[in-house]
Amino acid sequence: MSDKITLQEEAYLFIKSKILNLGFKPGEYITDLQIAENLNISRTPVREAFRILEREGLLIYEPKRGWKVYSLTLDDIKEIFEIKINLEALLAKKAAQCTDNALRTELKQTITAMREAADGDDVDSWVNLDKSLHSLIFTMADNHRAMTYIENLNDQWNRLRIGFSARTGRMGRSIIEHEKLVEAILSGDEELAEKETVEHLEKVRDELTSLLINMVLPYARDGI
Amino acid sequence: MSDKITLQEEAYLFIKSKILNLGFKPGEYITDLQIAENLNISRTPVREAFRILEREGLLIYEPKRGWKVYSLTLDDIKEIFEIKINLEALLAKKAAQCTDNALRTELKQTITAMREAADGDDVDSWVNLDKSLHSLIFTMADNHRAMTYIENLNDQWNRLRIGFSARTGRMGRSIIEHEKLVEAILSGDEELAEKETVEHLEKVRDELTSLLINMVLPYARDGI
DNA sequence: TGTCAATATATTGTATACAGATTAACCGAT
DNA sequence: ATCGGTTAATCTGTATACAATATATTGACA
Repeated sequence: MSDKITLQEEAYLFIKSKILNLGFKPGEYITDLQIAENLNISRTPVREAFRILEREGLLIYEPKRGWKVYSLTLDDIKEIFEIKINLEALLAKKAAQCTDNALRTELKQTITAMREAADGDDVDSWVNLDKSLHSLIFTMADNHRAMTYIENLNDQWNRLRIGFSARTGRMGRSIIEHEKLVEAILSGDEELAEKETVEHLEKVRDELTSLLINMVLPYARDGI
Repeated sequence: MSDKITLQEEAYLFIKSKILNLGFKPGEYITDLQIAENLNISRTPVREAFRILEREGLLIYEPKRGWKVYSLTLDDIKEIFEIKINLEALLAKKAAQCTDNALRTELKQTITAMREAADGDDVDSWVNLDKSLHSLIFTMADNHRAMTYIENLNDQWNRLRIGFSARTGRMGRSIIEHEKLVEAILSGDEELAEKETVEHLEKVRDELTSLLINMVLPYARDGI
């Protein structure tokens, strides 16, 4: 009944969603007052939200200049994917050790549904199922902190996908990679699960990197 | 000349150091007013510090109850070391690829000094050199984000060492493990560097875990 | 003495106030 | 028009104010 959300949380969610959806662009400066007026609240909760977003790497405070939406460099992408690949590989390996039958069944069902979405070119379903699949794998891997780190890393770069239609064409190839990963996990083959994860994510990284180099960076005035 | 530190930073550093040194104990509740009065400042900067420390996993906010110093469970230790081992192994591997001669020389000098400190039973020097060594390896590994994650993970559990003298006796064995790691890095043997790191950290984890189970948890009323 | 309501106290979330510093706007002199 | 400098507008950091809620205290009554 009551939406017991604090104004601090509201500000946090508002700013975060703006940044992730490019409503606030990389390199753009924002002020607490601007957000506060926008949301019809005071500066106090906004400033607390700023601190959190700074810790998440989405905002950066430049002394004497103000709060800036963090803009990524190619080195950042390298760092982010290096960690992401390592952690996701770890979690894939651990998921392969999971014996919880309910989770294993759910995983099986999800990959089947993804196959259908891919065959039917249903991008929206695909995106949702993809989220479910990964959160399932994370649950099976049973390391909540690692999952949080990975989600945070994704928040840092995912907006790059919005600028151009990176999804186009990927779904078809991606389903095969996902199927191979799920198969490896369900068969309990840790090493294979790890390997599939690494290979998949390296492909994502490489595609992203070359797209950035060729199509985004040449036109990006305010960073990415 | 000017200590251009903001009161928010002062509060952050104060609370963090208190938590890390067990001045604020795990499970203890603290209020913004209490900190503010302690430092003779207002609540506003303290609240911002709270938000940051929450994101770092040192404080946790319990709705309707207040801010509590996070207290670890054995599962937390498991999670933390799983990630720590994974990331440090990655960095060791990358450090082994480093060709920067200045850094390599510094590494060599540091491990030599550590050997001397170990032989001379100079614990203070050892602790400092150990810090230098790891920060050197992190520099060689060239992934600043990963280093930050590792440091944050360490902040989460290191206070456990304070309660009991976990260092006792470890220095002698530890120097050998460190020497083997440095040798692997300098020889450029990625796989070995990774292996030494994992084995070393697994030992640390196991010692810590058994100490906790046997000597700390039985007497810990307010968590660890 | 134990229970419960009534009241006081503390604590949080949020708004507002205000000083210091920075940036932008203006304006007259060259 | 350009420069230097003065003033005005912003923005940040911090303090304080205040309402709502939760916790603790008190005390009257069974």
